Amino acid sequence: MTSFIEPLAQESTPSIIADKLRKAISHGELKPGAQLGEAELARKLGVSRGPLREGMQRLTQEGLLVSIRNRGLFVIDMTPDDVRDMYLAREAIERAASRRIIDGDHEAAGKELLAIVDEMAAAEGDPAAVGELDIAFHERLVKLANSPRLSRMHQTYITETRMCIHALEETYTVSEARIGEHRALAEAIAAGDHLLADDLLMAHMDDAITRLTTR
Amino acid sequence: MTSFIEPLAQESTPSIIADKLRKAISHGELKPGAQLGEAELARKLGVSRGPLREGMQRLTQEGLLVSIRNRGLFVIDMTPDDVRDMYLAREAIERAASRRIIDGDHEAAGKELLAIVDEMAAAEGDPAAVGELDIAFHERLVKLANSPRLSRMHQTYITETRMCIHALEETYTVSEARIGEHRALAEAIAAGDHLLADDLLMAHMDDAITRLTTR
DNA sequence: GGGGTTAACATTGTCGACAATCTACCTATT
DNA sequence: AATAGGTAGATTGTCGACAATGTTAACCCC
Repeated sequence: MTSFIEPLAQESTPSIIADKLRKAISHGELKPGAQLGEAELARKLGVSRGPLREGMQRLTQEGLLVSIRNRGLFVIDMTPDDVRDMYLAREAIERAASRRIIDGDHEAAGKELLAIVDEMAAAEGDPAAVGELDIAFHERLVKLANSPRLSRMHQTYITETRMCIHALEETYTVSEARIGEHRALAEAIAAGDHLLADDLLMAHMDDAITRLTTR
Repeated sequence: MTSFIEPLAQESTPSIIADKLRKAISHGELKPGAQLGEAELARKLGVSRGPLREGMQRLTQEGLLVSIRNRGLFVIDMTPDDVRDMYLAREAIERAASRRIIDGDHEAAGKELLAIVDEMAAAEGDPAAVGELDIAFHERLVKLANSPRLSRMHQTYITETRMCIHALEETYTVSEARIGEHRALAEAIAAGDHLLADDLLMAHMDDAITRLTTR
C-alpha cells in the first residue's frame, strides 16, 4: 500500500489547458490545419488569453501546433512524410522501452501486455474498441519502461497517432493480423527476447505506416 | 544550390526566449535547482512577463524546468537517475537516427562524422574543445537523419547533457578512448553496418553514464 | 479588365496592474 | 521554551486594454 501522505503536486493552469487541447486534437475536435482562435478558445475554456497562450506554447514545443507569426497557431497537417517521421519517433521510443522492460521484470510486463491483447481479441468486432486497445497497448508498453522522458515524448506521438486514426476513421478496418502482431510482441517481451521484440516492433510500425499512407 | 525563394519563417518571441533560456541553462548561467524569477528575467531580456512566461512553458514541457504552483519555475536538478534516463532517451533517438542514416546515404554521412572525429583528435589537448566536438558529433548524427521529430527531441537532451558536463567541469577529463569510440561509430555508419553501429552506440552511452554518475 | 492603392476589420503580440498565494518573521500565549 | 497565530513582504497567477500586424475588400487608375 502506498502512503497517503505525499507531496501534493497541483498542476498549473497552462498544463491543464495543454492537456485539454491535446485531447481535443486527438479526438478530432480540433481538426488538422484548423486555426486556434485565442479569443474564442479562451471563452470556451473559461480562462483569459494569458494562460491559454502559455498552454498553447507547450503544444507548439511538442510540434502539435505550428506558429505563424502574427497569424496565429494552427493544428499541424500530417503529410505522409509526417506520418513516417512520427512512426520513426515512436519506433525509437518503443524500442527503447521494450529493451528496458526486458532488462527488468519482463515476465510481469509481458503478462500485463497480454491482458490487453486478450481484450483486443474479445473486442474483435468493434473497430473503435480495438483501435483504443491498440493505443492502450503501446501506452502501457512505454509506461512499463518507467522512464519519465520516454513517457513524456510518447504522449506527443500518441496524440498524433490518434489524430491520424481519427482523420481516416471511415477507412479504418481491423485486420486479425494486427491483433496477432501485438500478441507476438507481448510474448517476445515476456520471453525476454531482445532481438525478436525489436524486429516485431519495427515490422509493426512499418505495417502501420503503409496502412496510414496508402489507400 | 538551394533556392533563395522560400517561405520565410519568422520565429515568435516565445521561441526566441526559449532558445535563450536553453542556452543559459546549458552554459551554466542558470544553475540546476535555481529559481527563474520572472520580474528579473523579464527585465534582463527586455520583454514583459507575458512572452517570458510563454517561453518558459516551452522549457517546462521539455522537462528542463519544473513548475511548482504559486512558487515559480526552477531549473531541474539532475539526479543520477535523471542522468540514466536522459541517456536512455538519447540512446533511443540516436539509434533511430543511425539506422535511418544507414538506410540512406551512409557513406556521405560517415564522411561528415569522421571529419568531426578528426577535429577531435587534433584538439586532444583541450578538454573543453573535445567536449564541444563530442556534442557536435552527436548533433550532426541526428541532423543527418533528417527527421524533424528526432531533432526536436534531441535538442532537449543535448541541453541536459551540456548542463551535466558543465556541472562537473572540474572533473571532466579527456580519455583517448572516447575519441576512438566516436571514430569506430562513424566508421560503422560509413560501412553501413546496422548491428555494429547499434552496439557501439549503446556501449558509448553506457560509458557516458558511468563517467557522469560515478566519481 | 488587370494591377495597384487604401482603408477598415479582425487577430495576434505586448504590456501594466490587480488579485491570490506562499514564505518568513514576529508576537503572544501556555 | 515551544508552539500557535498573525502580519508583512515578495512572488506568481490572471486579467483587461492597447499597440502592432496581417488580411480582405472596395475603389481607383491605367
